[in-house]
Amino acid sequence: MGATKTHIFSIPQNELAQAAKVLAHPARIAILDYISKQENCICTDLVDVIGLAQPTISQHLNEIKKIGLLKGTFEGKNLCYCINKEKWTELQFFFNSFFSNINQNCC
Amino acid sequence: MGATKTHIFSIPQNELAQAAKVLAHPARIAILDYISKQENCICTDLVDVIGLAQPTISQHLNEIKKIGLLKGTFEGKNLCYCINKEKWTELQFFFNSFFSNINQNCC
DNA sequence: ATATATCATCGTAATATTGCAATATTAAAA
DNA sequence: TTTTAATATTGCAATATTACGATGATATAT
Repeated sequence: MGATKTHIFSIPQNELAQAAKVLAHPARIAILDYISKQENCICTDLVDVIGLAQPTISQHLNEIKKIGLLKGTFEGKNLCYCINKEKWTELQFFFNSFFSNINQNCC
Repeated sequence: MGATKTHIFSIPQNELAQAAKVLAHPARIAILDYISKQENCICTDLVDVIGLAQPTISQHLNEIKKIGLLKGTFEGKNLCYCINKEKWTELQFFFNSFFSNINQNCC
């Protein structure tokens, strides 16, 4: 008990839920908001911008990275990354498909 | 510690995160998938369709109701509800705006 | 009125998420 | 090589979520 019963749902359902989970925290929305509005790659200063402790930001960034929404170099002292536009567009498409799939006029 | 620091983020950021949270579980995606594909209102049988216990479905439905994604009659033996198309479209617009807001070519 | 069917609520166990202090790692600078 | 600056990892406490059995409420059917 307690854990999500992933296996009883379809792959697309799980994938969309997974993507939504990444967006399901205001810090991650704020991070994505900020990065996507930059002209160039992001190198540091997210901690100041967002206002959470460095380990917390690091964790949130990791969640975003895990689904492939960021690309760049993730090694060394100064990271340098930005939005992975391909994945970004893919997610946009997934969400839009989900919302477009409506077929009723009732109640 | 432990609780999301809602107050340090903007209203739109919190609202989008809140909406995403509702979509962040495959059961709720499955429920919305199912309801949105019906021709008419839904009256019962979600428990069989999804495959989770009745109280669990009830909880998930409640999460969906809380952000206004369902409308209909929620009293009596046989409920009768369907997607709230206005809210549905609004969310579609919110997500789409978020994803459209991208401004970079780098890395 | 009583039984039945259906959904909601309560209580609780299991698991996941959030947040941060402390510490480790890493690469460039001095 | 030793600092230094920046990010990652670890460990843990607080909180939230998920799931379901038991029970309660409600409306229809008998």
